[in-house]
Amino acid sequence: MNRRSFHRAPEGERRQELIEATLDCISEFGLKGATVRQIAIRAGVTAGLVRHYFESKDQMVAEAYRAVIASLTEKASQVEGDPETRLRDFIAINLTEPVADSRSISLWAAFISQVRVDPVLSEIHREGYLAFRNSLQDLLADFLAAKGKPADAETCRAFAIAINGLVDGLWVEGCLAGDLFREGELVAIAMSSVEALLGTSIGNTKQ
Amino acid sequence: MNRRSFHRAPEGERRQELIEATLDCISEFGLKGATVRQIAIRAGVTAGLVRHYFESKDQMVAEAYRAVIASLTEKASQVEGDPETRLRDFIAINLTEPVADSRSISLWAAFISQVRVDPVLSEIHREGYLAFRNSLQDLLADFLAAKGKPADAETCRAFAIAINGLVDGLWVEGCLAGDLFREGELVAIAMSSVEALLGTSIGNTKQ
DNA sequence: GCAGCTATTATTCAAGCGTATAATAATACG
DNA sequence: CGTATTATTATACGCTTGAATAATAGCTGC
Repeated sequence: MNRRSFHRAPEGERRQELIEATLDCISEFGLKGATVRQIAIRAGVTAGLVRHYFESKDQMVAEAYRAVIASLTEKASQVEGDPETRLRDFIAINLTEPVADSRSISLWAAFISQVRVDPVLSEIHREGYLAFRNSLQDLLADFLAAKGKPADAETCRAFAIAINGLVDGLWVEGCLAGDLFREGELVAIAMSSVEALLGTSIGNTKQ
Repeated sequence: MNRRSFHRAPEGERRQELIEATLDCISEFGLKGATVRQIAIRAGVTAGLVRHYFESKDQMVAEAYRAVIASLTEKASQVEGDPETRLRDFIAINLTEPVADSRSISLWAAFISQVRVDPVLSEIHREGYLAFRNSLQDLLADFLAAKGKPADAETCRAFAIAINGLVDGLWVEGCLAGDLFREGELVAIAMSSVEALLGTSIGNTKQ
């Protein structure tokens, strides 16, 4: 009776593989289908290894949630260029792949549904949401200032809430039923909606 | 050793109690915490009874999802009065309790996270979403016509997508972190945003 | 090339899961 | 008031779960 041969991976790498496998399983089978054994199979290891890298399954799931938030926010936060370009890119990035796809929203929803249940996840969520909205608010402040429009904190706050809501809402719609929209339709609707909200052109959408 | 005494409930009533208990458990403990035993405790019966009313736990959960969608859509669909009033009420209803609260979004998210996994839930979701957006689109058509604005199908479709996204997004924000907003702030932002989008006043927000 | 360290596998365990079945209490009806 | 019906309880079963433990294979440094 001989054992499987295996590869000894460096710590960071294996941890990341396990987290990625966790997310794969959650998006495919749901939170309750993401068992330690399924996750291990997906990662190509045995179940026991999970506990070698994480104190518990719950801790691993929490770290996986951090990874999800990071992937949802990092792309949008590293926009560059003049304020107008950054605003356009911010909108486009959030409403096209890879941010907008069915896997993303499955993960997002799975964790959101646990926010009320698990205080740890709740805290992770709040941090991520505030960081996201604040970066949008800063972006809007730059944009309005560049356009010579009033950009006091209260105005920016209201615009940030509205535009964040709009983009999030369209993101959800697109993720859940992308086939109900034409190619580029959501981005186009978002662009013209933001223009209407701000009362300003945000430039050509280079279609 | 004598048994518990119990009350024989009429069929419809008990079914509804079980569905309500299912939703309570999902919102409090998440989908994986909503076990047959927990649900039975919440409903004040024993676990075996579930299978007397439903073919399986999965079937009960699916019916519970139908109930969630109904509760999220019915209030908004029965607005009355002139188009302007209906549009205002539609927005306000969706962004105040009982539609906008943390229990609602927990339930919504729990099911959304399963839409990819379970084709039955997927079908229930799509029906509900389309009905919701179509009723908004009809409402907008009436409103624009009353205002003497162009109300062709394509325009209404784009407005319906945008406003549906805006309201949904604000609903999510408010449900998840209501304490980050002032009383009535989300509704006020939604009202003025919709005015900006449509380029029309929608009347006083009676504050 | 061997000794020691540890990442990994293999196995086991108790608890909890959804479900099936049998006993029984509550009601309806003649 | 007695009897049939069935909604409900009680109990048991097989399976899966997250976790603990022991054995071992793969590296690293000497």
